[in-house]
Amino acid sequence: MKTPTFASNSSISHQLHEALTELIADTEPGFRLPSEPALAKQLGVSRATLREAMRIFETQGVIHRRQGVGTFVIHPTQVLASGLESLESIESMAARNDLPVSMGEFNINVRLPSDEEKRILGLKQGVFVRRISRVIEAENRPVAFLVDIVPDGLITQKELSQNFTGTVLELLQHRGSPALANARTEISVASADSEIARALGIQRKVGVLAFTAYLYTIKGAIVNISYSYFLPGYFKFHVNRRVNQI
Amino acid sequence: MKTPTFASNSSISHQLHEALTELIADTEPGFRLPSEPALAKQLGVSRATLREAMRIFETQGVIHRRQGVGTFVIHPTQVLASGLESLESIESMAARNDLPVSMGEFNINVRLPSDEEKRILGLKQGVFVRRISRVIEAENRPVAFLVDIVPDGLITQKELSQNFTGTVLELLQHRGSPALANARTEISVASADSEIARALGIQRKVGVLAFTAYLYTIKGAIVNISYSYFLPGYFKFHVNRRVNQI
DNA sequence: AAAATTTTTTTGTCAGACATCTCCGAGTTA
DNA sequence: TAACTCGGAGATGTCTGACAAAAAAATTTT
Repeated sequence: MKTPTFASNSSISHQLHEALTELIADTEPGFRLPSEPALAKQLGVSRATLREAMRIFETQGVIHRRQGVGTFVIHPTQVLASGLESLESIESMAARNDLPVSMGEFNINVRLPSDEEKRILGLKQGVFVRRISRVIEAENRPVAFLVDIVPDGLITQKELSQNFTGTVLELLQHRGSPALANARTEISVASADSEIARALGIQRKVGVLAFTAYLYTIKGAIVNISYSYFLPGYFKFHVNRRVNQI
Repeated sequence: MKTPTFASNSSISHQLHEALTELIADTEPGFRLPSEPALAKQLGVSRATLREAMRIFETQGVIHRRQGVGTFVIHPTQVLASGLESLESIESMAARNDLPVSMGEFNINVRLPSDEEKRILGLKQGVFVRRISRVIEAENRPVAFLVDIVPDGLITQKELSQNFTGTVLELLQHRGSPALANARTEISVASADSEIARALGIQRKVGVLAFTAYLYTIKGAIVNISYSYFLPGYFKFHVNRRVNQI
C-alpha cells in the first residue's frame, strides 16, 4: 500500500502560496505590494511562478493589478480564509468568530437510498447509504444541524469512531482517497421540517439558512451529499464576487 | 474628457480567456485538454501566458491539473457563468433559468443616511443618499425585492431614467468610473419586515433569503450598499468551493 | 508471466529579454 | 507664471527556450 498522497503538495507552489497569503495579510488594504521582480527575488522563486501564484489571489478578488502601476491589496484581508469559496469546517469557522462550539447529538444509521440519492451518487441497485447527522451547539444551544449522506463502505464504522471531527469532507481529505476536487454548494432558505425543528429547537416552518453541498472527486463522481441548516445570527457567510471577468 | 476606460481590456489575456472558456465548454467533463505546448501553439500565445489563464480556471474549480498527466475539465461546465462568484444581473440570471422577469414597483427617494450607512459609505456630514428600491416580478407575482443605497451625486436622475436596467452595479460598470473592483456579499436569512412583506406579498416574519452586498472601488471605497431579498424557490444560487487550497 | 528498467509525455519551474502602460518631472512654449 | 510636451523610470504583460519532476507507457530483464 502506498503512502496516502496528500492533496496539498508541499512543493514550491504551496509554500509560495502561504508566503503570499501572509504578505497580503500584512499589507494594509489599498497599499501596494513590492514589484514582481523584487518579490520574486525576495521569495526565491522565478517571476513566472510568482505571477501564477498571484493569479490565484487576483481571481479570488484579493489583489488587483494594473499594468504600469502595480499590484494592490484590495480589501478586507480576512476574506482569504473566511469566504464561502473555500471549504471550511464548522469548528474553524466558529473559532474565527470567537464562538466556541461543541458537537451535540450524533446519529448514524444505514438505510436504502432514495431514488434521488441513488441517481446523484450513481449507486447500483442494492447499495446502502450511511446517514450521519449531528447537531452543533454554541452557548448551550443548538445552532447548526448537519446531515451527510455517503455510500455505505466509503467510510467505515471504525473511521467514524476514531477520526471523526465533524465533517465527512475532512475525513476524506485526511485519508487522501478518493481524491477530491471541489464542492458545489447550493444556497437556499428551508422551512424547518419536524426533524430540523427538533434538532435546532425551533418551531416548524421557521426559515433557516440551508446549504446543500455535493462533493466531487477529481473523476467527476459525487461521493457525498451534505445538508447544513443554520440558525440565523450565529454564523456569517459571505462571497467575494469579482466585478471584472478578466 | 477622456474616453471611458473600460474595465475589461480586450488584450491578449482577454481573448485568451474567451477562447479557453469556449474550449472548456466544448470539452466533456472528465476529459483532457490538449497539452500546454500544443494548446499554446494552437491559440497563438506563449506557454507562460496560457498557464496564467489556466490558473484562473483552476482557481475557479473548473479545471484540474496533474503533473505528468494532464489538465482535465472538472465538471458541470455551466458552473462558469452561473455561480455566485461572478456578479450577474437578475435579468441574465433569470434568462438562464428560463424565467422571464419584469420590473415591478420602482421607487427612488433621497434622504439623510443612517449612522451605519454614513460610516460604511464614508460620507461627510450633510451628504444625502439615494435609496432605490424595486420589485422583480415573474409569473405575475413578486419574487425579489432589491434596495440600493448610493451617495447622492454618484448617480444622476438622468442616468436613472435613461440607462437604468435594474442594477446600480451595471450602471456604474457601463459608465466606467469609478473603477470597480469587487463586491462582498453576505448571505443570511432575514425575517420579513413590513416593507419586505408588502413588496413580496408575504406575511411578516416569514424567512427570506437575503444578500447584503458592498460594492468596492479599486481604491477600497464602498460606493453602493445593496440589499436583495428573494422569495424561496424562484432563484438558485450556488458556490463552487475548491477543496485543495493549492 | 512478472518484475525491473528505460523512454516518452506532461505539467512545474526557471532565466532573461523585450513590449506596453503609467506616472512624473524636466524642459519647452505660450 | 502657467500650461503643455516629451522622455525616462518603473511597473505589469508577454515571449522564448530550456531544464526539472512526476506519471504513464514501452521496453527489457528476470
